[in-house]
Amino acid sequence: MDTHEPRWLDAEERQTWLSLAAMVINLSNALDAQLQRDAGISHFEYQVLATLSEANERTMRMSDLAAVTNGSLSRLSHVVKRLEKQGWVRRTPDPDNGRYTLAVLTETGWEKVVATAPGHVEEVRRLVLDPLTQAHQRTLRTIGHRVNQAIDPTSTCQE
Amino acid sequence: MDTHEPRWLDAEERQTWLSLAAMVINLSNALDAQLQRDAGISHFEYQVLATLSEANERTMRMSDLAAVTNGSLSRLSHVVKRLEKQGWVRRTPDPDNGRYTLAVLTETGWEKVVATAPGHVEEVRRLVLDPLTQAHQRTLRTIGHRVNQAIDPTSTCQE
DNA sequence: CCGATTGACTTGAAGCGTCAAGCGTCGACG
DNA sequence: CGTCGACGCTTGACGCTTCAAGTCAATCGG
Repeated sequence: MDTHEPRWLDAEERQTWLSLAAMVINLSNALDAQLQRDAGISHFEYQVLATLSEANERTMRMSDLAAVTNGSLSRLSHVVKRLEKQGWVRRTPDPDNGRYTLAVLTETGWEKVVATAPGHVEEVRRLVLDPLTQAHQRTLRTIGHRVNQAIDPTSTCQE
Repeated sequence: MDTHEPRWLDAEERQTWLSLAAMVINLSNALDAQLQRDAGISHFEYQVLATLSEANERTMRMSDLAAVTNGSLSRLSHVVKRLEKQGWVRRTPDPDNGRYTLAVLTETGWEKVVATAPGHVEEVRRLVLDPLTQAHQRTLRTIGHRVNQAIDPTSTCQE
């Protein structure tokens, strides 16, 4: 598409990029592995359950849930179907507006989150927070903010 | 498993984690999308082709290639089969040791990399390097190094 | 030498995510 | 009111990754 001569990466930029790329891959794998091993669920399934557990009435619209968990609506629909089969989530049409579907965390689902969260938090702490100084963490927030803005300027500044 | 009371995340730690988690997801998606759109290949396929293009004789053992690209041998095997079908890679047993398989980038594969790399580098630059200061980049290398070490202490320090 | 073992890789089936198409509901407009 | 479009969600087919089992080559032990 772009016929301009590309600005190639110098050694340091290259190193920055390799370091980040490896971290992205390794982190995904490590967190998925921990959750799969200790709770038998994927990282995305955990995000869905955890997000619901913190929501008002432990209830959210499917579309809002998809937005918060960074997933497509279709993916969420499949995942919630599985979670429903496990008895962790229940689906019901929104009484206020029949187009919406509400996902509700069941009592069993709540217990699953309570049982799973500590181990997951501990792993996040061990892999990400503990190895970094306060200053690193502050910079990392800035970096995350800037990169996320570059990827999607319309996204909330929380991300 | 661990019955100790977990150390929950405070607001800043939480923010650090959310920021990183979102960046991880968004970056994967954005880079996959760019490569799919402009070159019709996945990020992993690109990594394989790019890694081969820089290797001695444009040739590597499957197992080394899998290690460098952070993928399982099985995954690599499937992917290389697809790349072979496209004519970008050729497989041949290692003449020195029949247990190894060598993956060789063909001339057509080289041309594919040459055509694809500039756009990809430009996207990495746009999403990651340009939004960050030199100091951010330096800190990001450190962060990547420390996190990768925490995940896998045996990995090379390059990652 | 020859059988057993290990290591490198491949294969096929099963599971998950994506894409495109479809369904049902709501709101607007005539 | 009736219909039409838009929206929220679901579904099924397809492609990719993974997992477990299998193949083949090299090496080790007797």
